[in-house]
Parts: sequence; C-alpha cells; structure tokens
Amino acid sequence: MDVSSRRPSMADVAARSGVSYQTVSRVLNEPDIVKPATRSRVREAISELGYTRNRAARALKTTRSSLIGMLTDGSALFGPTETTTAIESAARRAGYSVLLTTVGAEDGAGREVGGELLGSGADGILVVAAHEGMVPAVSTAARSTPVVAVAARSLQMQGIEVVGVDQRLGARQVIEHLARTGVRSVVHAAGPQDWFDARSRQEGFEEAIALHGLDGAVVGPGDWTPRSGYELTNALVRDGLPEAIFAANDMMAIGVLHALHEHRIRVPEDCAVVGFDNTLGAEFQVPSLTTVAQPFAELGRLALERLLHLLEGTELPPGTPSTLPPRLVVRRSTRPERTH
Amino acid sequence: MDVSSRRPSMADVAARSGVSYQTVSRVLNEPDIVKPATRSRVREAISELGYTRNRAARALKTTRSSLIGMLTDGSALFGPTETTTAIESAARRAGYSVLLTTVGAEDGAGREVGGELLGSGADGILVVAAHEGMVPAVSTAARSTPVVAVAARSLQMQGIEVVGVDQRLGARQVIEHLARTGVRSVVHAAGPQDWFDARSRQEGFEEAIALHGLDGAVVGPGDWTPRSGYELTNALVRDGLPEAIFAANDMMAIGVLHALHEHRIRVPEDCAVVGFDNTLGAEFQVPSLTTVAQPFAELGRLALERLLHLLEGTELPPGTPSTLPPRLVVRRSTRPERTH
DNA sequence: GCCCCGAATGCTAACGTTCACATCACCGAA
DNA sequence: TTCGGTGATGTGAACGTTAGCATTCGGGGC
Repeated sequence: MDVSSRRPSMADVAARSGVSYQTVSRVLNEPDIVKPATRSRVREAISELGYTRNRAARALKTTRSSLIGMLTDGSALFGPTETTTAIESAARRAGYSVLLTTVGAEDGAGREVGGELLGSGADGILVVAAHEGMVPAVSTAARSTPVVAVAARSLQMQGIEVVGVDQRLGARQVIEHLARTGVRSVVHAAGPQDWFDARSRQEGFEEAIALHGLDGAVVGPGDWTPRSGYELTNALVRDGLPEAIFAANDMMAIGVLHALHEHRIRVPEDCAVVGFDNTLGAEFQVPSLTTVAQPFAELGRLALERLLHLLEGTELPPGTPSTLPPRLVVRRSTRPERTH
Repeated sequence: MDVSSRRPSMADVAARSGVSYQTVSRVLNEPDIVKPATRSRVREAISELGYTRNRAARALKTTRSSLIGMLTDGSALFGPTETTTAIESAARRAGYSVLLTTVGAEDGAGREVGGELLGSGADGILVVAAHEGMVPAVSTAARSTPVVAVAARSLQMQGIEVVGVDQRLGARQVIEHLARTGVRSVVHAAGPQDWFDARSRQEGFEEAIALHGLDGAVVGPGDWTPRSGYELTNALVRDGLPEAIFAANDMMAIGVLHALHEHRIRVPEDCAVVGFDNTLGAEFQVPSLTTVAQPFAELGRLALERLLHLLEGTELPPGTPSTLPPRLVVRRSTRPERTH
C-alpha cells in the first residue's frame, strides 16, 4: 500500500510483474519480440497501476518530443478553427500532441514567439493562418525545425513547404461567375495587405478582371471585420456603386450586405455581393451569401501529413497535392447565370 | 566549427564561457546569485550558440512539464476562439505552453482523450467548451491533475473548480428586456441538451418567464447551427409564431432571422429575435442582432489564473470572481424598451 | 554428449537538466 | 597571522526512459 504520490514508473510495473524494466519498455515499443505470456502479465500490471509513459524521459532519451507546434493568428477574426481541429485530431492519431502558439497583434514582429517555438522542442511546426508578422518567427524556426505552412504560398520562397487552397483561383471563379450573371463592374473590398491570403485573392481578382474585360477597382484595405466591409460600402454608396462587390471574406461581406440594406439597395438586383470562406452563417444571411468554400479540414490533414513525412524523412505518396481547389458556392446574393 | 547537428547543451555553453554547467543553470534560473561578470559572459555564450533549454530534461528532473492541457470541443461550431487565445497568451506569459486537445463528436465518450491527456504530462488542465461528452475524460484527469473548467458550472459537483459566465443571468436579462419592450410571448430555441451552457440558458429562460408571467415555450433542441434555428423557426411559423424568439446562440439566431425574412415576417415589429454570444457578425445582421455579450477573453485569463494558483498551491487574491456577468447588447432585432 | 544458434530477457550507460552538498577564494576580525 | 564566514562556483547523483550489448535458456545437428 505504498501510496507514494509519485506517478508509477517502469520500475514499478517491472517489479509488479516480475520482469526487468527493459522488458516493460519492450512491451510498450516492440510488443512482438516479447513472449505472449510475459507480455500480457506486463500489460496487466500496467493497467492495475494506471501507468503511463513519462513523456519527458522518453523525449530526453530519444531526442524527439512527439510535439508539433502549431503557430496561428490570435486575432480571432479568422475563421478556420476547422483547420486547427483537423490538425489536432490527425496529429493525435499519429502519436503527436499539438502545442498551440498564437501570435497576436501585440507580439510585434513575433520574434519572441519564434524563440518560444524553438525552445518548445517541437519536432515540427505548422503555421496556420499566416501574415507577414509571422515571417521572422517562422523563418528563424525553419532553420532548425521542419516547417509546413498552410495557405501562405509566399513563404515558399523561404524554403518552407507550403500547402494551401488556391486563393487566386477562388477569386477568378468569383469574377467568372459574376461575368456570367451579366455584371459589368466589380469592386473588390480587399483584406489586410499583410495577410498572404488577402493579397492572393486580390491578385486573382485583378487577373480575372483583366481577362474578362470588366470594369474593376479595389477599395480598402479592410481588416476582415464586418465593420470594415460596412464602412467601405458606405463610401462606395457615396462615390458610386458598382454592379457587384466582392469582399475579401465572409465577415466583410456581412458588413457589405448590412450597409446596402441600410441604403435600400437591393441585393442582387442593384448590387451583387460575394464573400470568401463559406463560414457557418453565410448560407443564412439575407440574402444568402454567394461565397467561396475552402476545404479547411482537408487542408489541415494535408499539412499534417506533409509535416509527418518531413519528420520521418519519408517520401510523400506520389500524387499528393500541395494545392487544393476552392469551390464557388452560388447562392442568392448574386443573380442567376445567364444560360442564353 | 563542429557542426554537430545536435542542439547545444548546457555543457557546450559552459565550455565556451569557461564555467561549469551548474553555473549556466544558475544564470538561467537564479541569475541574482551569480557574479555579474560571469553572468554576462555566460549570457553571451548562450546567444552565440543559440542555446535554448532542453524542455524534456528540465521536465524530467523537476517533474513539472510547464505544459497546460487545454481540452476543447472540436466541432468548430462553438465561438470562443477568443477564450483559447487569451488562455494561450496568458499561459505563455506565465512560462507555460499550451497543449491543445480537441474532443470531437467521433471520440465517443472521450475516454481515449482522457488517457491522452493524462499521458501528456500536463501540469494542469483547462476545459474550455464543455459538454457531457467530456465529463468522463475530465473527471478521470481530475484525479491526478489540477483541473479548472470554463463555463460549465455543473462540473463543480465533481470537485472541479469552475470559472464561468453566468448564463442564467444572461437569459434573464434577455427576457427582462423583452418584457420591457412589451412582448407577451417568447419561445426559446434551445441548444443541444448535452452542453452545459445550453441547459443553463434554458433554465434562466424558464425562471424569467415564470417571474415575469410571460407566455413561454421551449422548442428544439437545436444544434448551435444556423440551420437548426432556421428549421425550428419554420415550424413555429406553421404552428403559430410568438412575439419573440430567443435563440440559444447567435448562429441559431441567424437562422431564425433568415426564416422570418423568407416568410416576410418583420423583425422586430411582428417578431423580435435575440441571440447569445455577440459573435463578430451579430451587429451586422439584418436587422442587427440583440444578443448577450460574454467576456470571453477575460474568462480565459481568469481560468488560467485560477489554474496557476492551483498549481503553485497559493491562495487566490481575495475578491477574485469565479463568475463573470454577461452583458445584454440591445440592437435592432428587438423593439425599443417602453420608457413610459 | 557437445556445441552452436536463436529467442527471450537482463544489465549498463546515457540523454540534459536540477538538487544537495562540497569546495574554493577572499574578506574582516581577533 | 590565523580563523570563521560568506559569496561564488564546482562536483556527484538522480529524474525515467531507450539503445546497445551481454546473458540466459532451451533445442536441434553433429
């Protein structure tokens, strides 16, 4: 009845099952090479004692922490909780735990966070919603740790592997759709310019505008919030409204819708509205919002898979994509396409 | 030029600065007791080598991991990213890192997750968006690790410390406000019954209905999503609409608004609508949504503070609240209060 | 009956840090 | 000059695990 408050160790398990601790270790790591009878005896002792492996000791000896650092933006404005959730559950299945690190606006260039990341001893790092502020931290970390970035194509320059949704393609799909509905002029309410995704969407917008010979302009930048979409739209109403507004994300689009409603401008008859992200509320806006759906969960899994291969030093299965296509979701905030 | 791929250790720093590894350790842990000259010499060596402390070794020796486990719901439907962000940044400031663990619907009773949590070796655990499915995992963990739960008052029974927003009070504020606007009948579109917050809001609703002698009913349960709010409202339109609908959260309220709009029912003239959470889009719904704001960030900090005191074994400063009041935010989806 | 082989298990050392104690240098008082 | 004392630094051991090698055991071929 030694109620030593200390957590049981391998030695305790070994004593209880009459073997050496090395055998206990083997039961845990390579069960096949230990005799079935012994194995089950040890297993029994493990569950009786409620033994769990000491993570620190294991990490110390193997020099691998079984930890994956996830660096994400803390501003809470950005949607993809889905991505982080997918990453976490995939990581757990692969025997890793996820160390969460948020880099808020207040952290400046995120240098401090970079140091934390390194010190954390994570085996690899996943960067989730990337903006410029993360770059110093990430490229520092990348010197000594494998890094995979999600949705931030531009980081590729730094020799960092990138997995992402093709934001430009998404923007092009939006413009093509608008063109097919007969729209001749579109304004893009841009997102914050230090976010990679915001810039890619804007670039896609500009390409597509040129390609289809539409009358296009960019206003903003906004800051991802509904309020910024609202204010940009109010300015547009003053200065002259286009036939469609393409907001950088759904939240801004919600602000756009609200402003148009206040001015009694009918959507989509007088002005069509498109968002980006297909967040949970988009379908139930008034009118329901045409937007671009991103496979957030898939993206998270893909990023983790890539990181794991980097960690194990194995090759990715051929044909594994690094870029996923977005999907335009047409709803009622844009007019129906002309089938002529 | 020994580019030994191995990370530098204290011994390396010690060799470079001509002291023993113990002195290096002291510079890191109790800088005051080492001579300033030596201290700065060691510090120099540390930065030259890019040395960071090996977390595993430290954890092994001290039996403290400097890790806080954060258990949260993975369903991505739930809002308070703000809470998790606040927790993470407060934890970092206190020298802890946050281990993220999500328990999705697929994890069943979350037993497996409980085991993971324990094995993770976290010094303490924070439970964030709690529903019944987490209870087994949490109460198992609580036997060997300090646990603080956020917003799940009912866990208190299990001897777990709880920090939360007073959900019932929030619901009462809603009903009082509605009563003051002259509303006589209210329906509560309830949230999923296995979520603690959903039940508290419903209870608060029922209390207040009785108190004010209103005509009240509960429909649902919904599942936090706009769609469920939408469908519940459609049924209400068929069966007879009340003068107000109080949705269990903002997302459901968005669905409610959408359904009412489809049926050309004016909000708030024909039917008022109230949500809960004050999520980012609420203010810019059409009409802007009256809802209950929760101090999510404050809550996260409070929970962490409580956990830290538990870990250090120190007393909380007297007057530290364990329950925070919510705040009713009146907007355009309810009628103005009668001032008579 | 001897030897060799493989399967199963045990022992020793080491990972990088911190704790407890030992040592050393130096200063001021007797 | 010697001694106790303090402030600064060094030494040994240990945390719990895994890697590498050593040992034991039983059985089959000569």
